[in-house]
Amino acid sequence: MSAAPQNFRPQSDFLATLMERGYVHQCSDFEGLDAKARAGDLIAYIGFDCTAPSLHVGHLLSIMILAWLQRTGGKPVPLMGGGTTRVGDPSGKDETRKLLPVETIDANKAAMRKVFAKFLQFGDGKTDAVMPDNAEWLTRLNYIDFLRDVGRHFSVNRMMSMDSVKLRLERDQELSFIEFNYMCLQAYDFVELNKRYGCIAQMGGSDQWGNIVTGIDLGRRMGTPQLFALTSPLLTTSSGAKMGKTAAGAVWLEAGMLSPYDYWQFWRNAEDADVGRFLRLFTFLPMDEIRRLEALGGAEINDAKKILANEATALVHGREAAGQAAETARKTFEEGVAADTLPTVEIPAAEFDAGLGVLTAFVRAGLVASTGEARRQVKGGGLRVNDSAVDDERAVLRDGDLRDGAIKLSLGKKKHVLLKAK
RNA sequence: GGGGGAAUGUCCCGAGCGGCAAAGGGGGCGGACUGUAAAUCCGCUGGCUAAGCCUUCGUAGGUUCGAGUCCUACUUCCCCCA
Repeated sequence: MSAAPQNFRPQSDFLATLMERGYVHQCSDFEGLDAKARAGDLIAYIGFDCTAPSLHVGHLLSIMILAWLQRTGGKPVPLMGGGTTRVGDPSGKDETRKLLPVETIDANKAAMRKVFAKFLQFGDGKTDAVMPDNAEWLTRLNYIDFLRDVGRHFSVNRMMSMDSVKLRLERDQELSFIEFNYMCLQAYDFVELNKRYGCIAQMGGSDQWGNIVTGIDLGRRMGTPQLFALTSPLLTTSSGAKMGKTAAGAVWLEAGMLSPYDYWQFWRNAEDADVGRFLRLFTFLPMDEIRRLEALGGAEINDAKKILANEATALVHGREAAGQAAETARKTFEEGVAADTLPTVEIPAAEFDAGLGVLTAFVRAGLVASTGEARRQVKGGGLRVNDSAVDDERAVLRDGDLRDGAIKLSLGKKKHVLLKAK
């Protein structure tokens, strides 16, 4: 009832694609779900928290699954956790998470919707995506009614046997009541979505398995049709790091929070061992093409990385932005020329006239956090102005340093910013 | 309700006789080597108008020339007994 049986051959485009590309970790009923998908009436959802102001790469896997669902004739339902976010998922355990103001949650929702719109077609058609918010029903729940109508269907015995719960108890770790309830709310979402949209499957990361199955169980007891669970593997890079975390923070999917150029760079810098996997998971390229690319060895794999970066960036920021990012990268890394499309920071002309200290300049460019850090980077030989290393921290930038109206500041080999006078 | 612990550099873990900008990791950043990769080695990892000054060890007071370290109260978390 979890991993795919040996002799299982998916008949539906949906499952076949997902399995071939490595999106599938567990499923409650491969045959059953396959049949639904083949019949063309698969409506499935994935829940998203509204805690962050936008979506980041960590969400991408789920988004891609929804996109494939739509492309193979199903109806995707991204569920906003506007209600559950108000409770706060306690899994982190150390601190009770700050409650977000309702306006913030709404703003987050709006921003997230914009990102979804790039991957999914929304509307009223059969396979058009819809984006409900569980605040619509959760916030109206009355505790007593909920206990009578829904709560009585939860088997505590059963919940106790779930991995997430069992592990905590065995290790003598605290499991709060709210956490126990979080599971119930999520289960209830599933049933509610079935009633409202005829949703029959819930997908999510492998850590969601228990919660999803609890929903299926609740559905059976409350008389829904058979529901299904489908989970995807937890993503890490080959070296074990969590996907999508960089020094600068999360890898956001919105241009205002992370420039398309930096987004392109994120993919370009993928580890060799990840390229094939990422191409399967984060692009729509046909499998033949991917197999050809991942077979490249040695330095040739860089070509595959560029294609990965192009495709992944195009999905989020559009072809044009992707092409521009690629061109900027080509000039910067392969020709060593300052492309005028590099990220740019403007400085009032008056400051140039007065003479701008190098350390300050790097801080203003956002390459370092403080002059102290800039000083240290100078000692380590990490800073360059117009491609020549800074060796004197007292140096001053003047008009004469401008090349075509800009000064190129670099931190290390990969981070460059153009400073322009305004 | 009673008793006992714990909170440290705003990324995390974690040492810290009353002289502390505070050991050691992890992570991150930079350098070398490469292919804008990995692995490996080296350096850095409070702020500033920088041989000086300022701000940091849960919060607020106190003792002291001097407090992360001692005292008091408070907050939060954990453990044991009921």
